[in-house]
Amino acid sequence: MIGDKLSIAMRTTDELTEAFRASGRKVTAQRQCIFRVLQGNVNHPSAEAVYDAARTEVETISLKTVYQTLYELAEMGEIAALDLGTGMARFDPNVEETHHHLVCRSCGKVRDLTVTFDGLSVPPDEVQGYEVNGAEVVFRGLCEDCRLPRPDPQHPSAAMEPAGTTRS
Amino acid sequence: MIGDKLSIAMRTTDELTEAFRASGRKVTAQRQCIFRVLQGNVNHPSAEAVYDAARTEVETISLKTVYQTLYELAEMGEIAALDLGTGMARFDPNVEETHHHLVCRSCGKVRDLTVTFDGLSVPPDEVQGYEVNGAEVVFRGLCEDCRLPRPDPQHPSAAMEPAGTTRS
DNA sequence: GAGCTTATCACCAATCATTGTTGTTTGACA
DNA sequence: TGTCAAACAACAATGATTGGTGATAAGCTC
Ligand SMILES: [Mn+2]
Ligand SMILES: [Mn+2]
Ligand SMILES: [Zn+2]
Ligand SMILES: [Zn+2]
Repeated sequence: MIGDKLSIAMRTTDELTEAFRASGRKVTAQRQCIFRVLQGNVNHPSAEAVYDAARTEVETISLKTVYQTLYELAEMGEIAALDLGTGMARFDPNVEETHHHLVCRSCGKVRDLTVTFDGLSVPPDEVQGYEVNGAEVVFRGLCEDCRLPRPDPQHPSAAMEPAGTTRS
Repeated sequence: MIGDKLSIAMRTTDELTEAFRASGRKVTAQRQCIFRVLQGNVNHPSAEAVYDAARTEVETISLKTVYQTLYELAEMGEIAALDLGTGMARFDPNVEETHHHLVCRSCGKVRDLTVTFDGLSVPPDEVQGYEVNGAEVVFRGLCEDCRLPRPDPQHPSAAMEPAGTTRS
């Protein structure tokens, strides 16, 4: 039950393992650890955030390995690498469900918006020879934590809460 | 070269000069040069691109000064600093006309889309405590130059192209 | 216009996310 | 088990951007 809905649109670690082997890649403990960190993760973690989570399991894993594996997963189409203007790439294991994002200007938290916007295309007279592949909508604002009237908050730290703990 | 329509929605260098003075800032030859580079500039230049253009007039201007001035203009609301995922901030002197962007995945060229999309808002049940301020739509694709299989020798356009025409 | 104050300047070093290098280790397959 | 390229950890380097710092010059008084 935990993570059932969250992982609806993403491969399991076993499937990723198999996909890696099938494409001639080697499956290491480090990579499997990264798969587990990503599975059902709805926080759009940065490479550093994945690194921190992975290190609690595999203490010696290097940040380079994390970057390598994340971008390999992105090349394979198993995750998406997003640039949402927060200063670091964010990684999204949900690639099966086209969706958009709501980004907190203050702490960088990212929320999924599973909405389809109609009429989201480039007007023909504006195309001017471009071959358009896709559109991303990014909503910006302040999250509940960063919005509070009390300017008390320390650095809200886009931390990685364990997937599935927050019920919605 | 600089047309009426291009500068329709941006301040003149004289207006920027006045705005700087009025806010207690000093107006230097370097800053005025940057104002001129920006005026009517529809290329969404990076700081480096502004730097290169400015240096043809003021050879000794420093890149730091360019960054400083650009972000001061952005703070004053006279230009916009955009992160469009091209690896560098892009600066847009058009701040009066809300519009969206079409970005070339290959060369990073940015084209304005002066379209208003209806229904571009966060569904109430998805807001979840966020205070939403705005939405940006970024279309991605390939521009005419980057799309052609055969290289067209007739478009130097030395503005924002990736340097280093790799031959041999 | 001369002097004063302080913003701005050019130059240089540092930061931060990310990528390159290298020599060693390890997974996959025979 | 041996072979060997792939992957690893450690570390150096990159590229965009930002932080000092002493010198310069804008915008004031007088
Ligand atoms: Mn997402
Ligand atoms: Mn624009
Ligand atoms: Zn926030
Ligand atoms: Zn292009």
